[in-house]
Amino acid sequence: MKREFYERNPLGVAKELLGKTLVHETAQGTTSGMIVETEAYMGPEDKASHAFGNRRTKRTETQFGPKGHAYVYLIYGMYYCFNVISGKIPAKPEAVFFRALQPLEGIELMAKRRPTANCKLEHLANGPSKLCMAMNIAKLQNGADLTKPPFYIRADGVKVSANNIVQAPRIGVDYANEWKHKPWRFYISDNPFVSVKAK
DNA sequence: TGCACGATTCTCT
DNA sequence: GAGAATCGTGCAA
Repeated sequence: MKREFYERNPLGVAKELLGKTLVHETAQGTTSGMIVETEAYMGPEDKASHAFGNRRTKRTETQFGPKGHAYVYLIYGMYYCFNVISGKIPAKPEAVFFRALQPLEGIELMAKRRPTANCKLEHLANGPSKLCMAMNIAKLQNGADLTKPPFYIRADGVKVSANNIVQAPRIGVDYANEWKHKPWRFYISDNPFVSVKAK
């Protein structure tokens, strides 16, 4: 995907990323997966966002950088989470968070990186930190340009029609007061790789 | 300098 | 369904 794709409202970017393919070429081999679940984080006004109130620190610095780059951070001292910086120009620190992938290429390699998945395809990347482990996304990928290899997003995936997209509140942001109710999570309905389904 | 806590996952009950 | 693992970050002092 070209940079312009990301230079739009994150809600639209989050929705349109569904069905596209995330690819990571590493020395171990290439892994890829179809994006099946995303969330939008709407910058300074969004209490759930790390960039709430334009908080600009070493961690959030990449959110203030160019669109189409990766924002990777450490959570709970042991896991990573992955976002792509998005948003209209002039830029605000907004991003799209990746919650789940459907594994496509390099499934054996993913299984090796995800021993606790116990070779179950559905468990390889059905969570934000699980997909980072499966795709080998870590601190090194923070700030990487996702518009070109070796770490990038391709548009050759499945076309997802609007009536196959479910919109629901975001996960794990209870601390964000009224912002936690915003229906800014998107996923492909009836896809078995989605991490959490609305009831 | 100190300290509470997290855009989570896994194990055990 | 509860509790642990584990450490960089953010804010108070």
